[in-house]
Amino acid sequence: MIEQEEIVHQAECNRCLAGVQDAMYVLSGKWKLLILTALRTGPKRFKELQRIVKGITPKLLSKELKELELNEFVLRRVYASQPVLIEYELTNYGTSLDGVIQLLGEWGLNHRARIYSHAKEELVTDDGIAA
Amino acid sequence: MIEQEEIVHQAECNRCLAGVQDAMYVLSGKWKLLILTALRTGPKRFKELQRIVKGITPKLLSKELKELELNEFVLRRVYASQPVLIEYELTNYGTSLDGVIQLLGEWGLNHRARIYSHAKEELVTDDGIAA
DNA sequence: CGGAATCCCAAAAGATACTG
DNA sequence: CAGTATCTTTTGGGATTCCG
Repeated sequence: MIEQEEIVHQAECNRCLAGVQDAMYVLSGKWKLLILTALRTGPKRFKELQRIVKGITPKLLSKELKELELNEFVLRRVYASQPVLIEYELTNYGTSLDGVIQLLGEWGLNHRARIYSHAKEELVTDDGIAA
Repeated sequence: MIEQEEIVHQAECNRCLAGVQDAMYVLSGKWKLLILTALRTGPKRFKELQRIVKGITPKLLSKELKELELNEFVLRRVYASQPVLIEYELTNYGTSLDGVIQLLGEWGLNHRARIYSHAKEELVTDDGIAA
């Protein structure tokens, strides 16, 4: 590789580093991406989200939803029925994360599969017993 | 959309949710992705990484690198020179995250641009609430 | 139902200093 | 250079209770 190319490559990766940093700033914590993922199938109510995103407490869910609202990823919609119905849905901008989520999800599934196959190998080679 | 399609869509999104969860499990914390991003330009030494990934303390960098090693994303290579030279590099498997990192980085840059332009707008048109 | 308020703990992360 | 060690602070997050 000639030096010019190397320099360009470095510069582009610096941009990428900054970009990753920016992205992680708004997506920090272990819940936000999961909530956004859950909302990809359509609007959801508070309790629904709590069920889908297993393990999250109402306090955290509330907090995360507020932050997602502030960043304009999520819209909180209030219907004046009795009793009041509240739904959270992805904004248009929120869907701009679709590609990232999709790709990350696929990578995660592959990773899990890889872990499993490694675990099996160890089971076999260690004591000759397979599951 | 007919119901069959809807069911399929739901199922696929559940898989995606699980995938995202798996991915976040190994990429948790705010440093791992940055370190991996930094290593995309080639092997780096400890101090180099500390300089590139701004703000990380040696303690954290050390800890994160160990975890990345355990997950086989990163290889720690020791050269028996004087003094000993140590370099960290992406494994083959580590590069499997390239797509994700690239996409996330691009999204982050766009997001930052969006934030900036919004800030400007507010400065200019300091009127009511936006939709 | 859709949260808010409070209390509390453990883990994460920062600062600083030190070592081979 | 390549980390450890130690200490302190901050944050994340669980449990529980309560409110409209």
